[in-house]
Amino acid sequence: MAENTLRQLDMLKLLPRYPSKISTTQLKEQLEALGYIPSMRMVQRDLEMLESVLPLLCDDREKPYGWSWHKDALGVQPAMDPIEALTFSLAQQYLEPIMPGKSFKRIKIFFDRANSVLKEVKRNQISRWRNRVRVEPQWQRLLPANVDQKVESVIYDALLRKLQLNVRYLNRNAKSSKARVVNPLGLVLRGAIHYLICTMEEDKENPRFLPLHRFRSAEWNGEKSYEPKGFSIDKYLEESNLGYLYSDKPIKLDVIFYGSAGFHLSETPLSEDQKIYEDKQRE
Amino acid sequence: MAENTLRQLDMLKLLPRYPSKISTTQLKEQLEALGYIPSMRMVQRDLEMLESVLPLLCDDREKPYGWSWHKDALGVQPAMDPIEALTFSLAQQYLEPIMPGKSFKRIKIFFDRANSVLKEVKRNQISRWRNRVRVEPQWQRLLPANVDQKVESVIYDALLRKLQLNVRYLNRNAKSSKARVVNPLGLVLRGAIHYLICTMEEDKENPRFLPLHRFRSAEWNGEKSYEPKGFSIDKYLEESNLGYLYSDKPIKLDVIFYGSAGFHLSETPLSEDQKIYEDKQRE
DNA sequence: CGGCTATACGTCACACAATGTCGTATGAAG
DNA sequence: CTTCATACGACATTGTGTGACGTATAGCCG
Repeated sequence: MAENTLRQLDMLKLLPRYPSKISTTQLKEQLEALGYIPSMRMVQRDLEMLESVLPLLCDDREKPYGWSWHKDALGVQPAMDPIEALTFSLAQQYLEPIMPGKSFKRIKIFFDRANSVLKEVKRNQISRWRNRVRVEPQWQRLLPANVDQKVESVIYDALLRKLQLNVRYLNRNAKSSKARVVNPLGLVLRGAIHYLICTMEEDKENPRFLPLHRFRSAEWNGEKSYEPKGFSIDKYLEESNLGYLYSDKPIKLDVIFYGSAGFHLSETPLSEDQKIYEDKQRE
Repeated sequence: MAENTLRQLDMLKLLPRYPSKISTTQLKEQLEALGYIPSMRMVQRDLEMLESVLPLLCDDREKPYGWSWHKDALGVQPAMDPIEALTFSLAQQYLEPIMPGKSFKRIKIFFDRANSVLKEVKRNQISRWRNRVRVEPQWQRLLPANVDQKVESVIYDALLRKLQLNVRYLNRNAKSSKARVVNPLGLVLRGAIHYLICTMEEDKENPRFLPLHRFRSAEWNGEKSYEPKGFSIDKYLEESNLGYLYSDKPIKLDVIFYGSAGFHLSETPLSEDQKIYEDKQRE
């Protein structure tokens, strides 16, 4: 019973968000895969109907029309209670300063919803709460390094498609950039700096990490990227000092603090098995 | 036309996620506020029908039944394309290590969805991409301080409801905790440590910040919390050294680095107007 | 350009499903 | 115990979702 409602709900789940789109034909196929047997006409009718009540877009410039949700539509979601909204708002405060801006924009819509819920509950305890809790950055923030947009997108693309690149790279302390041939292997995002893991063509087996912002140019040279046998980005991170914080291997560390310089470690330990004792000898 | 579908969509938007619930009667009222004129019977029928096809819960232990979405239901969302899923997965990698675990759990479901999308696109370029990008913690992570669960929830509650508290607080370096009467004013989350901003009853006008984990006990003493006139948490953060990283006021900072110790600042500056020059005299 | 195919869309008739109404059952409240 | 509120079964009625068909339009190919 109520086949129509059910079918329409499933259609909504199949529609992508804006820059993407799905044609009526594809939609029909997908629905058939879900066990429906909708006529072409029915799919069209459903879409029209849903469009009239939900933020859907129809690209009717070419014939199999392309349907999608509006770019910042969230679909039909459970009502967000203030506590939940608060949690989201908190998450946003944590995330925004550390995530690359471009990426953050894509998920910002989810936080926007939380904020609009919070706005509505004016005169409520919750809004007081929000006004009393702050997320404080724990460390000084550095401004993101200046990465050439085009270089960045070429490198991302090369990583995705396993392409070899001709680049110009500026060595630290060097005055001018040098031409290089590199095989991209991976990308590590560490705070304000993003590193490309790659090998140089003249030293194919030894990956290194290079900050993206030191690349002056990058373009595909037509070759496929070479990858050392058995390369794993996690293994590399463990081995290189780039990943000393990342490794799963335990590090044995002895430190001597004078006075109470290390006091905070008694409250927020470095590890579960940390031990602290007084060093009488040295006092 | 299609009043039923439209109404049911709106009902779905009105239903909260699990721990919360909404009664059929409330639901009817809310729908009326939206311009529908549903009979009681109709509301019940719609809910039954939706329950049969969506993860809804019905609490029928007492008479106005309480309806809700299943605790980790996400409603009806636009299909997530792999790029979007990737962005979410990235956000998760950023967020998880720094956000309080309890809060993070609440929003984890959104990331779970992204991850399941990524899993499905096996054998695809996207999964390769995911396997090639890592978020690396920029600084050593400290374990969260051990905060008494009960103390924490009492303090949160007191903040929300403006209550004065009797607490036992352990001073730094002290052997045993002392009884205090505090007026909670705000909460600041800084990395692994969470601070309560409050005034002591014996010094009502001077707020201080105390790490939550040093509270041994806390309970409401029946009084309302006192708040200094014109208190603002942001102003306090600016003035106290708790918030030196938070203030909007510019800080003038001169630093001398030896060798290339400060080299990274040339690539990721502290501020937009940072200037670097060689100090010939000292070399 | 003409014919072919795929898709969109208007219309209409029919059947079934959504709805209003009523009666009864059940639990909560007073 | 009574009263009220809510849940739920049943049934008649109407409305609307659906299939079928025809037409219009755009893209594609020879």
